[in-house]
Amino acid sequence: MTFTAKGLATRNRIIEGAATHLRSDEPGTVTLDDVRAWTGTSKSQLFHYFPGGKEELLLEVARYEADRVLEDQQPHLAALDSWASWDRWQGAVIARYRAQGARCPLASLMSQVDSVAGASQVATSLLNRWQEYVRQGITTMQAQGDIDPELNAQRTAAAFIAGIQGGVTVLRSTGDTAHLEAIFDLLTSYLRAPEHKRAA
Amino acid sequence: MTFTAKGLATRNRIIEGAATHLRSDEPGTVTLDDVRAWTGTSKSQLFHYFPGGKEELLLEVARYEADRVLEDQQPHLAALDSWASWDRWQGAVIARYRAQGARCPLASLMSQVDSVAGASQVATSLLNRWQEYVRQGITTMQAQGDIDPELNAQRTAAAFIAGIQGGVTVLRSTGDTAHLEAIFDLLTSYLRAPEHKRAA
DNA sequence: TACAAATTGGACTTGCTGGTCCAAAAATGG
DNA sequence: CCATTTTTGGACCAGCAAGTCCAATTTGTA
Repeated sequence: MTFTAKGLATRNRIIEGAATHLRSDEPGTVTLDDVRAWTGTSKSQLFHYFPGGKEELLLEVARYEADRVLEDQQPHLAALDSWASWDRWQGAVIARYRAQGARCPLASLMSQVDSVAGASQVATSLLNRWQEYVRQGITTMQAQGDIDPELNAQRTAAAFIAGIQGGVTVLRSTGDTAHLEAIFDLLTSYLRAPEHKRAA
Repeated sequence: MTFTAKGLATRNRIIEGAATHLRSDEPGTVTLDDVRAWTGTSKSQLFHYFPGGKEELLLEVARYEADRVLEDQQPHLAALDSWASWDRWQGAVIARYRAQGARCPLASLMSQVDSVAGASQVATSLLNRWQEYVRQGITTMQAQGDIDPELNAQRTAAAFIAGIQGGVTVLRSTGDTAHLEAIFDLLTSYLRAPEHKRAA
């Protein structure tokens, strides 16, 4: 159970190697033998470093990918303090998913992990962290007088997350970023509007 | 290849039975033996009515479920011609997904169908039909002077679809409809705003 | 009734895949 | 240099699930 430096290196090689190939190949059916081939390891190594078997391994890969999702949006996401920075962030998100195309490594992964608890926890954690960045950005802009202070930052940030998520989901089916761009434009346009009265 | 009335009845029984159970149970791993048990059929019947095997069967179930998604939103979706009707529609959507909880039968199905072409076609078709209803609703409201005629109906409808889709996706992870409600409120609020200038 | 076409039952095959196990090789540390 | 622990290789096992096949039964039709 205690790993040496060499052991940890192997473990990481497995996670990163699996992630890389899962990103490019069709992840519909990943087998442990696939992972073995990709990472040049043996069956015993797989179970040595991931006693929980396939499920634990895929969960680790999911965690790894979830972190990448946020990293790819930095440094923009952490400093949404001007309209220009919001634009750069939007550009980065759309560029990322356009490059990724119809493949969403994380979504594919999630569908394969049965450990409902673990999988949904990874997803929820990612969404929460993501949303918190956006909420922080909205609050900052409100403090600067750029956004109507009446706006519910928390709820609007939630809408952003849902919108982006939906744009990506549609992208996965259609291979087109049009929906993602449409919702993103609408959301930022909403933010810039001077008033946010909710009609009755 | 030619089916009699009895044959068609059996075929439908298989599709509907599978759909029903897929909606309630965990659809992570559906086997043909499961379907057999649910529908009281034999292996030969499954392959008799779905020569393409499991994949064809699941694709038919997916089509069936896709139709239900739209049906569940009627009659509201087809007559978005007043703010009251938009509210009723929103209520119906949220009620549907709240009742469904974290389970999205369609999404689960899609993840199991490898026939990428067929699966994404079912999804894309659903999204297109859905979006067209919304676009029609926006256009109608514009004609009545309730929505700014400058608004791009097509693009805004696309944003609606993405937003709803994202709310549902988040719901699947968190089990909470908060995001869906947040984005839906934001979208309708956007529609009701008198002006839709896009800031530069 | 008789014949053809369809429907149905279910045993059987086949291949794959997660997981186990043991022994060998390499580190580690005193 | 020896003992102990970690790391690695890969053969092997067991179960499952998709798909095949043939025969029995029912249905439709003349």
